[in-house]
Amino acid sequence: MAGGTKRLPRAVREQQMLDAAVDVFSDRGFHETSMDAIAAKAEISKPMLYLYYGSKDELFGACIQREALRFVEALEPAGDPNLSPREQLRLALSGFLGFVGANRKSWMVLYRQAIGQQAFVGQVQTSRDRLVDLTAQLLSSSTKTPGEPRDYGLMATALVGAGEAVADRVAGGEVEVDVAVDLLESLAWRGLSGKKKADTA
Amino acid sequence: MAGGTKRLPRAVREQQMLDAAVDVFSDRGFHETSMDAIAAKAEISKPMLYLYYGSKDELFGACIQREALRFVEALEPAGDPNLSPREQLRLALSGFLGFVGANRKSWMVLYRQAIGQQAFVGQVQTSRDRLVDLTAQLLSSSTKTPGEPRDYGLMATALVGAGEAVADRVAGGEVEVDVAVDLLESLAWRGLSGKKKADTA
Amino acid sequence: MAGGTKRLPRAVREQQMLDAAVDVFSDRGFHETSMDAIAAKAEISKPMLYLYYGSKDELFGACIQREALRFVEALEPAGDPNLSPREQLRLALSGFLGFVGANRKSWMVLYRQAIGQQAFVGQVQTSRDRLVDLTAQLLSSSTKTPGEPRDYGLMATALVGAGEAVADRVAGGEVEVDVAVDLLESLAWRGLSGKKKADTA
Amino acid sequence: MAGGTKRLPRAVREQQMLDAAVDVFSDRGFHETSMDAIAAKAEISKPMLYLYYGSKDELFGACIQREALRFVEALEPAGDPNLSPREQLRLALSGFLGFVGANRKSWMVLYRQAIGQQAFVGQVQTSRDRLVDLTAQLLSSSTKTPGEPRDYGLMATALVGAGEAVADRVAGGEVEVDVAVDLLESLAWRGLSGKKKADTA
DNA sequence: AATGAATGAGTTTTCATTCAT
DNA sequence: AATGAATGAAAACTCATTCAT
Repeated sequence: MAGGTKRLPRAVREQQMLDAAVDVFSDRGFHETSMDAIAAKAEISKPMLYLYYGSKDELFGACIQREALRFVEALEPAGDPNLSPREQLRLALSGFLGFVGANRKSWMVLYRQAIGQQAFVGQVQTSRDRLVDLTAQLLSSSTKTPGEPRDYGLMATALVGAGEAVADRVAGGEVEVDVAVDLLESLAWRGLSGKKKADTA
Repeated sequence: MAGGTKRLPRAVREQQMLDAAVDVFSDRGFHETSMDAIAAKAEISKPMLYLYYGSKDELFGACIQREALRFVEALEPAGDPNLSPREQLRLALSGFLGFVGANRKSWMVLYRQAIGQQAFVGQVQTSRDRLVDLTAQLLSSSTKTPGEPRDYGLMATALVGAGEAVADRVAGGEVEVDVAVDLLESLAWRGLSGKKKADTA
Repeated sequence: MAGGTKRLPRAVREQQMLDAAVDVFSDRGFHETSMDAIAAKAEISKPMLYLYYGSKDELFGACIQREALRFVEALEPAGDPNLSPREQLRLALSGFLGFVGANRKSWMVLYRQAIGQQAFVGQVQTSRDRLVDLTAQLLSSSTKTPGEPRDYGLMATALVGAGEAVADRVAGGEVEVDVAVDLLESLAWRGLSGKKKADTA
Repeated sequence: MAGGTKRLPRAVREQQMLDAAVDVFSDRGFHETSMDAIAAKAEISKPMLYLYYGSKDELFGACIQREALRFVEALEPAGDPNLSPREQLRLALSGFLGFVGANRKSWMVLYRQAIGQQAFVGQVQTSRDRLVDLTAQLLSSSTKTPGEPRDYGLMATALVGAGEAVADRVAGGEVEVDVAVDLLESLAWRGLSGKKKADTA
């Protein structure tokens, strides 16, 4: 009736399903979401979900994968080697937070849901690690004294954690992307002592 | 007969149940945990659980509450007004991370599980906000130039987020508490520029 | 309402469930039988079935086990070592066929259903083998010239097969138990040449 | 493109499908077999199956029919009226058991699967009855004293049952066709008393 | 002639939750 | 105070079957 029973090519249906899944998963959480609910949202039948994704777990996994990829894409501009570390960081921050601001559901699926599902911790960690590694590289290239990578790793973890916490506020609509970018940049370069600069701004 | 139907005072039973619940919840996750499993772990019957806690949700809520309280208690020493902000921060960090290191299950229930259960996000946010507020106060008292509280709020959020990310590594056994405390302290006071100093130490 | 929600001791419920299960399985076949149907027949809820028997397969297995045991019990009188082989055979035949005549459902579950369910072939074979072994022993003790047991084994298989085919007619109500016993006894001792005797009778 | 959408004449396709169906049915059993599996095995699409056979039940029915027919064909040589009853029986036995030995899947579909599917019991009984009738005729023509056909009927049932049980061992690869033929022939003509003779041979 | 796409209907199984004792 | 017995409700998953092309 509404929208209808059209025969869509595989690729299209796949996205349609993932869209619906991300939507419902982010709203209700992994376990509170039934396959029925996702099917209804996608306006298809449940067997289609199983035909395309095999199981609820695999479907959720596919959601994580796709959303994580989108995140990575949002960070790509920051990878330009012609930029200064400072510029790279700024691009990365605004890419990341901008994406979160524009795709709250993606964020919630990844950060709030996936993290708590034992079965997917690995997958999430992998994505997160990529982020941490990128940050660590950035840090490493911005400092004259190289230092061992391990130090940078933990520091990067901390920065990413800070970013995630702020992102959560951004996703909640409590904070503007710009403000958040400024703050994190400042924190990164100067720590609390940098506060004054922020005041000035 | 075998194993025993001890009549325990209410308070003891309550703790016994919460211990079991936290244990199983942290191991398997909220939804994967059945009331049966908790009852079995606590070595009592299921009706007892219901008698004391009414429902699975309420039981989980009680877990969150108790664990959050323990976190706050771990931070109390940092509240001594005779200490310098710097000392306060250090005490807070080592209190927090030390507790996480010693109580990984508590951490996992709160951070990994509760965060993902829509029904409990509020409760978690409340605890987290308390932490952020404490941090914000600390920041505020440590800076001559006061600045508006909002700025401190977001900065505190970021720091707490950094702390959580690092705490997660501590809980995973990948990082030593001491190292983590040093790193966060350094990040807080000097940002990345402080790195060199940390290396020297 | 009808029959009611009484609290029955475990052992009683177990039999009640098996009775219902054998009944429905024999009527509709293993796969056509839903756990719902069995629960309804037993006038209990489905979860009880699972609580007691774990799964549909295990429940079916328990049916087979119980019914096979009943068969063996029906054959016990034939085991009396004071009897002549001839008397033993006659007792065994009338025990077996008499039981089939009186318990058609047992027979159908074992012979018609279990045999076709890949997962239970083993269990059925085991029971059947016991029957074949008993028969082989009987044969062996009734012949002066011993001969190798293997020969008896196959012959016993054949006789049991003949017995099963006749039993199926008995279960179908097409043949009287007495007639069937006479025929098989005659076949066993004299083969077709013995026909004359039967004619005389 | 790859693999090919050959346009095959109807008759060929039909056999191709039945081959696949018998194969899978005998392997997995009627209910465990999905139309998908059969289509895959036959390397055609599911709609083709439905075009040719209408439904799973009809397809299974067609399998039974074809396999039963093949059994009957294997028995045809025994029908030669110039042969003595003894020779006829021997030919029938070796035809039957030989076929089972060479076509285990046919046997399993008919004996193990069809028998247990309520919906097909009738069809199986019909085939089996034909076999029993043939046997009864044979018996009748081999005895001087005619006797009522009923007696022969039950005796024939018993013999066929014995044959089936032995056939099952043959299908299982546990017994050689020749040995089985000898044993059944001996049983038929002499019953257990004939054993000695068999030993001598 | 042949099939990829799609689904209605049903099944097994699992829980949180509650009586009756 | 404590529990064995019992269930309503729902969720994941499968399959025979049919269109639209």
